[in-house]
Amino acid sequence: MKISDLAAKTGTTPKTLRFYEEISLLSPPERTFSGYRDYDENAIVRIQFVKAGQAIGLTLAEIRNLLLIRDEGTSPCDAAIDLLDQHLEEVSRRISELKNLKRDLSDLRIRARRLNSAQCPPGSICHVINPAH
Amino acid sequence: MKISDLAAKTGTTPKTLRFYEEISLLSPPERTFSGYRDYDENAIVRIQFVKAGQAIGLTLAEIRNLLLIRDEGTSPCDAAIDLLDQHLEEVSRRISELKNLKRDLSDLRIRARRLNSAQCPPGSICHVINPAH
DNA sequence: AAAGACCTTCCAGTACACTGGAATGTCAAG
DNA sequence: CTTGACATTCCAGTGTACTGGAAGGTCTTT
Repeated sequence: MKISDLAAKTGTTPKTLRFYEEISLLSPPERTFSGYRDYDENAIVRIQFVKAGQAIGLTLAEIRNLLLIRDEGTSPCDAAIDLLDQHLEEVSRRISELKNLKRDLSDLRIRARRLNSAQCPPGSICHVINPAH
Repeated sequence: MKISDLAAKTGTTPKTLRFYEEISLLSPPERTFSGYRDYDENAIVRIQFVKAGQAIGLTLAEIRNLLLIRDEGTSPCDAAIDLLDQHLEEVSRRISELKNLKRDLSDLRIRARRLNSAQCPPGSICHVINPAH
């Protein structure tokens, strides 16, 4: 299978596949006599795994670690569970940060309705955003 | 006021202040005879404004635009309100994305409890993350 | 044999907000 | 007069996941 066939089958691009190889997400495939990459079916599973990992917010580095464990012959499931827990915590924290931010933005937006922008003193630069002044 | 005095008064660093000047967030200050930057009180307000903007999730580019409007003599409040609205929408969207992600992560985590990692088939790389296989 | 669609490598850039470090100059205190 | 803490400029790197483009080689079809 040539690189653009693999790309088509997995919904990615040749550029991305070469990049994945460069960062050791994909092992270097066989080459044809003329030097073209020649992939087997394994590569498809591997890329689908990469995509599954990305879909749940894993970084390529984290995915690479899991693949490395698998390549060493062990199941990466325990490591994957740790990642799941880490990311759950991280995502929860991020959600509450964003909720706080949303509250702040809403408060400013509500205040802004009561302010007249023509009366904004230059010394505060913008009384909508810099309400302390 | 020398650069590290301003940095101390605003909770930032000389490096950052030079960087802000470079990207036109701060106008180039006076210089002493020996070439040192010499800031006035205005700079403090400006940096506080930058920090207020960052605190509500504005990018430095957005903040620069507001400062530019103020420097042209008009109040940037109307532009600020637009930004507030944009960011509110963006943050809301992001929160619901993250909630979906959190649900997916939780689902995988729950499934993982029922799976035996010793029984993970190499062909799926990791059945915790790649449940389709 | 020539066109066009592939393939290869390598270098560089994207966005974001800094941060580190080298080489050099200046200023106040002891 | 030397030490140490500042200051200056300039270049380069951080992390993330690609993407663009140049210069060249290969394969298939006409």
